[in-house]
Amino acid sequence: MLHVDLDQFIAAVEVLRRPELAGKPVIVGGRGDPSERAVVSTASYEARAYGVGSGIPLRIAARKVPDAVILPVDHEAYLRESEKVMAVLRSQPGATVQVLGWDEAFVGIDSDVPEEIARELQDAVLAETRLHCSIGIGDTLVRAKVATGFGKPAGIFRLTEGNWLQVMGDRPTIDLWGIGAKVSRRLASLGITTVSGLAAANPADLVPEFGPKMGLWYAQLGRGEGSRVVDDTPWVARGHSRETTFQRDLTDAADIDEAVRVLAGHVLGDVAAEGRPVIGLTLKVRYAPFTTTTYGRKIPETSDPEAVLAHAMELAAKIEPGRPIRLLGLRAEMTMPEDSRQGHTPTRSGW
DNA sequence: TCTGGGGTCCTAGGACCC
DNA sequence: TCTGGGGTCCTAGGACCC
Repeated sequence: MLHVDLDQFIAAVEVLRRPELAGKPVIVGGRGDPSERAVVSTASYEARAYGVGSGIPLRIAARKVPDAVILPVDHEAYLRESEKVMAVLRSQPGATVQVLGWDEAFVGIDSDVPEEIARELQDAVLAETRLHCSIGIGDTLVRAKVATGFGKPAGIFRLTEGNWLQVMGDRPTIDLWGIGAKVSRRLASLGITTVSGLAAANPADLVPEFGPKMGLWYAQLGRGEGSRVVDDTPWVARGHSRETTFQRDLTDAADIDEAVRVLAGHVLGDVAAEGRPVIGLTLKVRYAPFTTTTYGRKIPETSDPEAVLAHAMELAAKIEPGRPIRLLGLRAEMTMPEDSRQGHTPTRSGW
């Protein structure tokens, strides 16, 4: 199977509609104002050369790259381009496409010459959208996904059972898809620092630390094993959430109340568009500077906005008075359609 | 003034039931 | 009386991904 990943996707889309930005350090984030609380969504390769990447505060990014062009995030534009790319992938004969996000997808195609197929895909995407992509080829989803990183930019790389350890064995566990900073540290505390170390680990030794599912999964991940099936089951959202970081921390009770009301309005709009009833609510509160707490509860199934709002306000009543608040988020969980399979998710698609 | 926004899933622990 | 064992449901918290 193949894993297709667009190169510097968001920055590339911006350059497409403003050709004069080609070759310049472009940073996209927030509302494009580096004086605001926001982070970088994507930086062009020129900006990355200064050490700017996704997730770093926009303010810091602007300081590192004084002559950067800083642009606001434009979701609609990226979604439109993304749909064009996915359409190209789906148009390939015999292709099964599992979308992982705006800028990446697994493509299942049977072929004895996958590199040729990959090259054709790259050409087709480029011809239709003027966007470059990198492609990983693998015998499992995990290996294909990890392989893409070695193909960037605009290249192709293959990882299989045969070369997995040779290529990945000496790398740190955090390079694996699904292992982040926290888990890699916990693995290190067990004496496991490299992919080959994880591959050799006895799954039973990981279970006490990570639990029955994650323990077994991490051991598998170390060997690059996992699903070999590209699943194109349409994705059905389990819930919708909205959150806001306030430019100035909120302390006034009336302001906080109003902010929850506004969030609820947005979430209700998203939920109404789905037409499925709400069955749970979670209110996320970041007390300044970075202590995050959640208050949640199941609610009786309802499609009545007033009822949902009333439950949201009940949760809001749990907010500790007087503590400055930096972020509020509200998530609504919906009923799932009867016939929907447990779909694959970006994070867990290797399961 | 350093820290977005939208998602999913797993785990632990308490409540409750038989 | 000094405390079973299995199961489910719920909430809070954690981790990861794009």
